[in-house]
Amino acid sequence: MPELPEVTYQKLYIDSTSLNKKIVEVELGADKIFQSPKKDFKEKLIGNEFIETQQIGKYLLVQLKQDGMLVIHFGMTGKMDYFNHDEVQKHAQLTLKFEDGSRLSFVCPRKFGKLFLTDSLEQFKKQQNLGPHATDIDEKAFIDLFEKKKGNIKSALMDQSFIAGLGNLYVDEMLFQSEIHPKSKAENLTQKDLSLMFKNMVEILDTVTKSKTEGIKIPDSYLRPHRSEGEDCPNGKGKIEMTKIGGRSTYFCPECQEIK
DNA sequence: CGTCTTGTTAAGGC
DNA sequence: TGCCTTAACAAGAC
Repeated sequence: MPELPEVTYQKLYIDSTSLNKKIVEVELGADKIFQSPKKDFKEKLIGNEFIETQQIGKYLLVQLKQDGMLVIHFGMTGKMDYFNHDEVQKHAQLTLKFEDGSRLSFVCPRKFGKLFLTDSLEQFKKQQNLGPHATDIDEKAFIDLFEKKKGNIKSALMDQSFIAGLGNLYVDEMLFQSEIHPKSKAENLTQKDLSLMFKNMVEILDTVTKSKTEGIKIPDSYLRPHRSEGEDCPNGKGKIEMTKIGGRSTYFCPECQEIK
């Protein structure tokens, strides 16, 4: 559940199930998940409550009533599970039992997720060297980011210290909709290219978030439903190709997307 | 069997 | 030095 829209969905999920409930039990999973000593998590969480949630990039920060924050990073396969029965999911890495008997698990089969304790959003942002949250900046701020950026555009957009929240799927989507080849050099993009990328980014993140939260289908004009080698490009011009950039599978249409 | 996957990071090449 | 690539982590889908 990893890129910005999916984390937003998890944020709303916690907001609608788990705020303002006293935590009475804490169960912890695999050591590698925990970025502070496990006993600190137990001590901090027990008797505490979730007050509100905040998001920066792919990180979800949960404000605790009695001081400090719990930070969740979902890795590739992490998600929250709120339930009222007795079967805790197999790969639960953190399970909280609330006073009313309900429970909340952080489930993470591949164990790429992480849990942190921190004092404030600002401190955490600095500590993790995170760029601005993708949907918090305006067009000018987005364009300004590129002033000193070099290298291929896909890697730039994936760089969380450059801009936080974009990942493999929606970077491919942004570049597809902007008709920019993923191997284009960041320094070769014009103001017009950057402006178009920004508008598409905002539109895509909004649409995908709504698809998660309101069940709206992702438009067929998006790359997303055709993101597979040899598929017809939704623009009807070419066939989707795959290449590797930064070790990640990168899908694009060679007819639509121009190398700059 | 093998290959693929929404993320991040270390290590090494050029 | 900066940019880029691979491999590693680990589980499950196909």
